[in-house]
Amino acid sequence: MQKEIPKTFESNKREKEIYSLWKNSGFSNPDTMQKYLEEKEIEVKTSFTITLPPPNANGTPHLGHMCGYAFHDAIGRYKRMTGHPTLLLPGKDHAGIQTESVFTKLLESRGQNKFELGREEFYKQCYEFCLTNMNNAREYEQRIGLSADFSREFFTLDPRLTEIVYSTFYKMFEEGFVYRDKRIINQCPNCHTALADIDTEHEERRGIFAYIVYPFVEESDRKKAKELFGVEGITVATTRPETMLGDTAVAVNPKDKRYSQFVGKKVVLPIANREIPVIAEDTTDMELGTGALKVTPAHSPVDFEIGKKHSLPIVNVINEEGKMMGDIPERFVGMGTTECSKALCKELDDLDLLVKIENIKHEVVICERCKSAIEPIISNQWYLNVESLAKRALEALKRGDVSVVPKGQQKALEYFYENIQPWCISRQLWWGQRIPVWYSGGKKLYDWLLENKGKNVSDFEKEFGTKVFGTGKIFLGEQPPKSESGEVWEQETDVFDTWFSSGQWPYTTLGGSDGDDFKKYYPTQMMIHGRDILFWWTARMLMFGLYRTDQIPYPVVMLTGIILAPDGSKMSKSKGNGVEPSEIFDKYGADALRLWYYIDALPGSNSPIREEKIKGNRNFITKIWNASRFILMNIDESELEAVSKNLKINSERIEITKKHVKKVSEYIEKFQFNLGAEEIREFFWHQVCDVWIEEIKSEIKDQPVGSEKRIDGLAELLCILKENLKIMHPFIPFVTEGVWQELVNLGLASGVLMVEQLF
RNA sequence: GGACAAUUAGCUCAGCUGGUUAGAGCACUACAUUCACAUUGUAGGGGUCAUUGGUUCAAAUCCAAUAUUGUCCACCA
Repeated sequence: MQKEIPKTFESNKREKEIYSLWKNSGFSNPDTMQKYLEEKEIEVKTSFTITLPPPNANGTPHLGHMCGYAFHDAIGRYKRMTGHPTLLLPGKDHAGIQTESVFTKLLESRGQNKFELGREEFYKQCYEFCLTNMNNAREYEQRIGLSADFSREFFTLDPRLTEIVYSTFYKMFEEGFVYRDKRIINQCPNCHTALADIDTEHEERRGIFAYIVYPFVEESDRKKAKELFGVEGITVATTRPETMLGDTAVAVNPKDKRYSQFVGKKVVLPIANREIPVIAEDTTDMELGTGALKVTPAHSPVDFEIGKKHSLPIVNVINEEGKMMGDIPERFVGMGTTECSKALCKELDDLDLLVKIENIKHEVVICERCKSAIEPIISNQWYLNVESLAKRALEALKRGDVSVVPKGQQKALEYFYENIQPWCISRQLWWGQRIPVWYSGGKKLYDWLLENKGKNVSDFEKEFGTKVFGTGKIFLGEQPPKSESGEVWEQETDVFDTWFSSGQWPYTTLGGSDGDDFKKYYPTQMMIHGRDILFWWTARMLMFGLYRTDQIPYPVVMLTGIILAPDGSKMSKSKGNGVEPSEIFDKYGADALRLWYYIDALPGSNSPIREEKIKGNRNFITKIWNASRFILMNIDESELEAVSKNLKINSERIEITKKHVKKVSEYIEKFQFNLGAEEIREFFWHQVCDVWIEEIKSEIKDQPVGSEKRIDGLAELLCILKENLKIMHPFIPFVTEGVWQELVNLGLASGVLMVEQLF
């Protein structure tokens, strides 16, 4: 009997020690790993790289984040154990709008607001806020056992990374992919920024459907209308009465017999008292409402298109904050949209122009982050024309250069590429990478000149009655160019959409195409992330990767399952049904949680977290520990040397073990982690423990200490144990390394299990 | 409105390119055991593999339709 070994694997205590052991070994660094292989004269295979998905730096990691890492780590460890210098490159994401929103709320709770702080101070404080979260996140990553190379960790706002992001922007501008444009955008009145289409959601909400009469200008038309419709005008139906102040036409379907005689006639826009035409537009739905559509090009994407087609004027009546403004009666200026809607309905009713109001449910576009209703407004923004980039990515997908697991999601991605629209990449935020552009004479001038082709600076001065100091040109760079003779350069205030930088993650973190790491470790080998960000992230990474490096950044993207609350609903902070990762770690240990992920959180599945199952896995961890303990305790001190020298590897049991290792390896190679995890569990528990240990136990029971039979039996067991520890290690690294180190203490093994090579 | 996926034991799911009595974990039942095992072992119960057709010597597995559920996409005022 050797020294006492605890009866269970004390995960809380041991996991930290073991992680430090790995950290100190340096083998998470692929360069160190390579040296090790060379020294040991093990064939060095191709490098294996994954740039890990960076968690948002604005909060605490949850079980879903952990899940992806469990998979990354398993494959990474397996690769390391099969001769590949392996780089798991970690990072953290500044998560633009989301972090700005979280931090702004935090400021508000302290009775501050961002404008008081000013841009620079806000940025500084937000950075500090993120630092805390990042340290926290890193702790969790290490707790799940992630064998990442933290010496290479990146933050998406790291200047080294930003430099590459900027160079992409410059290149795209020169090549005409990036441009400024004035069009209708999704404005979030709460976040005070423009959003890309993809950053919005649809939700059914209750609303009103108001029927409003727009009287005809001509007396004769009024008469005809009175006869036909019972009112002296054309009745339109709308869910947003407040936008009527910006109406510039009424559209009817040319096939609609009710209205055909009125096409080309004019109606008076009530309250605003403007005359607007009735136009024929074949996209107008005759069945909906009254079949007559009020057209507000400035505040509805559909109407914007109609307006373009019919060259209608654009009248802005709602500003960036969702307040009424512009060329409207004074009493409405500054009102919120709902307030204005009510006020208008009241006035219309008094004028007898409000036919009725129906209460309806309809789809509303909302902000993905704060769930506020989106305000479509006309605005100047930076756009990225992604059409040709998407085409290239789509071709790569179709050729099979890159594939998505599960397969069904690949089709969704293809569809996304096929229907892609220009991407609005500017955000009116402070938290992010400031778009590196300078405007000579001001941004307003630049936009005005773009809009008014053929006009020049003096036309602008005449129009606005101001003097301009500049040429209306722009300059791309982080610092303004030298001013000549009083020229004033105005810096762009907008920042990039967060996905513009995270979309470049795989090569920016490797130092860009000139980086040493890039040359060694790009393209990467795979990507694993949640289904929810497929279009935001992988879609962009493929496009950027092909654009900047002419290579796909990784050939496989695997989407993890979604972890649900115990009752099967989505975990959410607001519902308070989330499960804290630390709770699970404390109770059952990282290995038990990992096993559960491999088996239950498969691509395409939705798994409610089940403590009983994690507990079952914990029992398996205990089983491994005790089986090992039993073997070790059976080796008498006087037998240690003999056993360690007598590792015979020719027995039926060893042959079966070899086959087992091969089988599990194949599962891992095919990303069938569930089958792999089940296999190691089944084999170790029911083959090694229940059968072999029992057999050998009785074989050596009556043998004297030091006898050949004992030594042979124990040596065989030890050999089986070691090979099993190795193949189990990618899945459950802590307990296997823990046992390994016990072996090391007794002189029965050496080094760290993490870099032991599989059969 | 469109796309995609799922539908297998009480629960969560495996079951790859079709082949004898359909599997795992957890839960459940009985017995054994404190032998390394904050337990474990042995044995067991439980499924007409959503429905209906079709292909086939043979289908949970392939095809079609139907139903239900879920996810995503979508400008219907």
